[in-house]
Amino acid sequence: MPELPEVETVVRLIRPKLTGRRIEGARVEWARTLGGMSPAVFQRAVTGATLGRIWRRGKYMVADLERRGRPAGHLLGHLRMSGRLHVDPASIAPGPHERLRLLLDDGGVLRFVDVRKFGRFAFVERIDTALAALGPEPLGEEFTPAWLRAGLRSRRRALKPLLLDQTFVCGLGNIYVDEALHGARLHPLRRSDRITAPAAHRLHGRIQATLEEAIAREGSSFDTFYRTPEGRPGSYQDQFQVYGRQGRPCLSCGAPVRRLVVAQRGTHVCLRCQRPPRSL
DNA sequence: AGCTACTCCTGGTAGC
DNA sequence: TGCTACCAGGAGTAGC
Repeated sequence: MPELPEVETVVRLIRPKLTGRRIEGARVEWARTLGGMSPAVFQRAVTGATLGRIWRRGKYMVADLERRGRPAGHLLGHLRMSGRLHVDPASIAPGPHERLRLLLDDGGVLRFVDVRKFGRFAFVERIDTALAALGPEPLGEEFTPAWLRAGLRSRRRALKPLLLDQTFVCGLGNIYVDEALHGARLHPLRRSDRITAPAAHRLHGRIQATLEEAIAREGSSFDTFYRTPEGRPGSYQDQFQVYGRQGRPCLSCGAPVRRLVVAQRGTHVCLRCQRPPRSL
C-alpha cells in the first residue's frame, strides 16, 4: 500500500515530467476518482492550466496549478490501496484500470491507474483547507523526539492506531508502523501515555530511519500494486523485519513472527522483542 | 476521547 | 476445472 516512501518516490520521479507542462485536456473514466466533483467541472478547472510545483504532504500528492503565472488551484491525489501514476506518450493505449488521464502539451499523458478504485485525484481550490487536518511530517522539523513524547503522553491510545492516525502524524501506514514498532521493540497495543521517554526516543528514531531507508529503496513492492512511475518495483520489502513474515523467525531473536489484528489491520509482531502490555 | 463497525472496490485465493 | 465465499486495506463516517 503506498505510504509516505512510495508517494515520495512517485512525486520525485514524475516531477521532472510534469513541471511546467500545460494541461491540454482531461478524460475521466471513473467519476468517483474525483471525490464528488463532476467530470465536466473538473475538466473546466484543469484544462489550460500549467503545472507548477509538484509536492507531497503525508500520503497526498499535490500539483499547484497556474494560469497566466497566477495560482489557479491544485490537483490533489491519493493512491490509497492500488493507485499508480505514470507519464507516457499519448500513443500508448489506455490499460484496463485507467481511471483518469491528463493530456499534456508535450504529447505526454499523465495516467492515474487504480485497480480497486479507492484512489482519488481531485481538483481543489484551497490546498491548506484540504490538508488542514494532517499532523506533522515524520521527516519534518516539527517531528522531534520531544514532540513525539509529548504527543504520546497527551493521548491514551494504543500505539498502532495512534501512529496510523494521519491527524497525529502523517504518512505512516500499516507496513511502516509495524516495522518501526518492531525496531523500537514496542508492542502495537501498548498505551501511548505509558511509554517511557527512552522508548519514545527509540520509536522516533525508528520511524525516521525506516522511512528514510524505504525512500532510498524506492518503497516496498510485495504484491502487484505498487510500482514506481517507471514501472520498477521498490526494494524495501527485502528489508522487512516483521511485515508479512508471520510464522518465520524474527530476524533479531529467532522467535516466530506472529500475526494479530489490531485496529482492523493485519499486524505483525515478535512477542519476544515486543512485550505485550500487562493489561492483556 | 477513543473504540468498533461499516463503506467503498476488485483480484487473488482458499475451499469444495 | 469451475464455482462461490472471503479477504486485504486507507480513510471517512456513524454510533456507542
